[in-house]
Amino acid sequence: MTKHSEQLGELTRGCDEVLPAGGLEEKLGSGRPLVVKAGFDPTGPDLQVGRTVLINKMRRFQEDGHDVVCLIGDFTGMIGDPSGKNATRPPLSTEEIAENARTYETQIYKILDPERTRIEFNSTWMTPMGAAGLIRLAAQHTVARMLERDDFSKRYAAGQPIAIHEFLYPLVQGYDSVALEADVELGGTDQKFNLLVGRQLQQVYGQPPQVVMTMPLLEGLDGVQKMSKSLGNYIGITEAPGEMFGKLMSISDDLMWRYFELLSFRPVAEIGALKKAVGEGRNPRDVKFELAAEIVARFHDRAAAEAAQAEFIARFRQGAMPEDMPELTVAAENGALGIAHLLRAAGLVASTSEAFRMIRQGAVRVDGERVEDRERTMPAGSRHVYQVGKRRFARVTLT
RNA sequence: GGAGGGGUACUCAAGCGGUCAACGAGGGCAGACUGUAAAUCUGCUGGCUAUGCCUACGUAGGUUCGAAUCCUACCCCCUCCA
Repeated sequence: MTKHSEQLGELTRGCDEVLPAGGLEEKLGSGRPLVVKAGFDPTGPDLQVGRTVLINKMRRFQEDGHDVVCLIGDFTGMIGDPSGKNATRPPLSTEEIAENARTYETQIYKILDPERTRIEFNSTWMTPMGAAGLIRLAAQHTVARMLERDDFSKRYAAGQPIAIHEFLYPLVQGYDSVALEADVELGGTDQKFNLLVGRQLQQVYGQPPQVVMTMPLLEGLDGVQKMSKSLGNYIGITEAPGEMFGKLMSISDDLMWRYFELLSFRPVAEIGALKKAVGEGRNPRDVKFELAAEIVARFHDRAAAEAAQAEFIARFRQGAMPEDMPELTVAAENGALGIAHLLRAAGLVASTSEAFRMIRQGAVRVDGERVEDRERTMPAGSRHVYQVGKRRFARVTLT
């Protein structure tokens, strides 16, 4: 394999589509650094690992010497991307957007080289454009073409409302590519339509159209649905090392390869070798360790990753208590407290009813010993480790 | 504006006067088995001062010994016609 085709292979690794076919190769052939754009919608402050799939791809371009641009859609944030289910999402205030954008930046720099990353806000050109400019922009596209978008056509067919301003979102996003003179735009598969609008607009404005690269949306921990905060199947990039490590270990073996492809920085060939080893009998768990360690090291550091792995082994393979657990003090009533109330006060269960249920199911332990009697009381002055299930722990002192 | 259909627990969805804290499925949680994987099996899945009590089937009233179920008003959603 030549150096060139190897590069192309890594650049398109994991991609869902590259449009037009062969377009990227052609652009790369020019030999100059390409302007690679990806848009970020500053709606929530924290990134989760699924969203870094795109950033990883940007990093790859950066490593090959291209100019990557993170476009923060502060102007479009005021519109709200219509692709979501409810069109009535309240727009964000400028302060919220600015705050979220700052958080984004620090998170993005865990992956990208800060020195060589451009951050742009689309309000920079959209605000001066004014209403007249926006109307001129809107004149470049037709309703029929807008309705080609799957989301719009479905809603239209189903008789659901489509507000006029929702049409502006793809237009503004597309215009961003014009303003940046983008050569390549990266986005999730759900962004395909918007990305293609960019190509059309660039041609209208006399620019060569950008190459569109769509990345799949990463599956969450359940392996079925897309990773998202609202579904609770996510790994936040600001999560503690142990937490992150554990979540990565809990994914299925199949999903692990998907995560390797989209999240790991290891070369394709290396991942292939790991796969082969597992096929020949290597325990997938140990390969998963390597994945988990790499990811934790990325968002924390090597030492944290090693500590997380050591603790993981101690805890789940050797059954040790976790090193860190919440340290709490709970007040007893008359020199003692029923176990159910204690668990609730410690936040290990949501209600006393739940505590009773957990006890009945054998999920409750005190200092590692299973509690059978739900009427058991603990004397004031005692200090024990309470456990509900495998993961919920607290050391509670009763006063 | 007119006609019809519907709002039940995290979600979908039964129930249409008492045995309903509400069938079933999914999800979630717990236990067993494991590699905190998957698959599988079992159980749980409103609250409480806890073998009893309280609160819940869109909202507010009413009928009844008794209502998720019947009646009235209101709110919301959907379909068809204009």
